[in-house]
Amino acid sequence: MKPTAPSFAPFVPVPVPELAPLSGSGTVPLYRQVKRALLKLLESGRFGPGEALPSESEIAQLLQVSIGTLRRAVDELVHEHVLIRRQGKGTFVALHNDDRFLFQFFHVEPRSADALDSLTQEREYPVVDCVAFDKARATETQAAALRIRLGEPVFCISNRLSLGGRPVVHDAICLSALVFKGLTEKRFTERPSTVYNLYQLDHGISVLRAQERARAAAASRDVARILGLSTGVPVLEVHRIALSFGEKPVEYRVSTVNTQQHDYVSVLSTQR
Amino acid sequence: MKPTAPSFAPFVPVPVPELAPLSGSGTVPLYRQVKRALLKLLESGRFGPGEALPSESEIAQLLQVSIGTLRRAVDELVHEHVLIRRQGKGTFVALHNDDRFLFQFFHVEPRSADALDSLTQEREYPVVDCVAFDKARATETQAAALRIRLGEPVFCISNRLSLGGRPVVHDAICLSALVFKGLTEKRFTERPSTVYNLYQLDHGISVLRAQERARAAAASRDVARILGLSTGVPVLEVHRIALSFGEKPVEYRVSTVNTQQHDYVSVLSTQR
DNA sequence: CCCAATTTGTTCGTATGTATA
DNA sequence: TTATACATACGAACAAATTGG
Repeated sequence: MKPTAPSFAPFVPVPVPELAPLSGSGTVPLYRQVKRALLKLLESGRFGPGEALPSESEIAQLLQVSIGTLRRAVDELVHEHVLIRRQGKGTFVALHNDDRFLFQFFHVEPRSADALDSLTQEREYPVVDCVAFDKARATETQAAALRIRLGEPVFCISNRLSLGGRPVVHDAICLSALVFKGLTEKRFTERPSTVYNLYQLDHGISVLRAQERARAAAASRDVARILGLSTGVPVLEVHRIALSFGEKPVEYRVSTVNTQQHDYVSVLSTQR
Repeated sequence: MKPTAPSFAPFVPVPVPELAPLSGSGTVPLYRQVKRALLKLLESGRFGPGEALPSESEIAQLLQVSIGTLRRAVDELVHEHVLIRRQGKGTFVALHNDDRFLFQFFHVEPRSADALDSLTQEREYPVVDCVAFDKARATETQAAALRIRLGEPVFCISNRLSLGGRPVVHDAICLSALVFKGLTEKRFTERPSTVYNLYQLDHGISVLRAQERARAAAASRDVARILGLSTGVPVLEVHRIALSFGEKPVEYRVSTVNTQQHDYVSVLSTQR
């Protein structure tokens, strides 16, 4: 049931004080100002992942812009998967619980005969085993990646990912314990979907993009054991920093991939 | 000087028979049909890279759609960097001669202290030396990647890329000699800009996206020598297939990266 | 099953601003 | 200055999906 306005105030159906008429500079287009206002609203947490925003006509009225201008701003946010529109229902803060979003950040797949078929092929889900879940203090590298202070409390999680029944990837995940307050091993391992979906549901944190740096390395003793490899074998090492609203780093992850039978796949495009 | 219509035919300023009123199915939105019509027009080569399209109002009239609908279609193509709009001038087939496009497909940069600064940092241009330029017959792998027949003539080009005066990447590039008819070593090595710009200018081929598969490997003897490494050192091997209009593969490239001092960097996003 | 209200999706058109030649 | 072309902003009308009665 959608909350309806009381009869004595028929024109203020959903009070959203954050959405006040814009007082923009004039040089930047109105629809950009609207977009920034919406982003600020989302960054504030006033509407969490999965929640519905007021209707387009309502927001347009609150911001004192035309419906077309509002739609243009929302269009861009929908394109960036920050918002999701559903015809007949409304506009929602995007929930990244889709297959598409799993594979947005999981790029390992079997080496294939046809080099181009990853563009069309159905992909396999990795099976995840949690090898370790510890609370620790941030190292220099971790602190720099997460932009926190040296020694701040962090969760360090070690996962083994298998494809076709064989271990292929080792993930070392590092999270600020201050940001992910209340996270437990039980909750982490028993999550219903991906970790990024868990971040959204339990902590209201949306991962919007990530930076990755890949390099070849010789397998360390520890990782080699977890992946069933000999120490020193060439492996692919991927360092990822995941970013949320306002470019805030929220996760630092080092993935080590056994690329003897698998590849790390990405699709580049001239977009963006 | 823009060609103007003769006085006896004032309403047909630029004859473009490819742009006829649409006879779409009805279930797919009009602006998508317009987009496909424009893509087909570009795929046909009727307008080459850098050329101006008829004005928006003209195209809208030819296709019998409103200017707003046409703009929506063009918006998407501009987003995908297929077209470029310049206010006051016109709409042009995108020319990928920008820095941005170089780095769209060149992802190697020095390992940095601050893990996040590749998002803001200025990047260094690689210095390219052509090690070899040969005409050969397509191997099984090359033929599969380029979707041509085994043994068809191909150009095989070997490049060494240096950053900070030291060789870091080896590129083995394979092109169909039938598609890149008339390509010469001289023209290839003396190109004014990137190879993808050369493909556009000399052959009218726009690379719109690419698929890459990365893996760790032990450096081969040949590549190790070119990069100044010891044989067997772990290196990053990136297999790229570059695609043009209609998903046509036009280039197959194997890059080998010395990742001792450098990383292969990419930015993922929830977009697309 | 149908109807009505709500919400987004598509298409059209107009007016005005800004950059270019 | 003028004409052309794209950029922005507004709004109307109708279609399609959803929900609840």
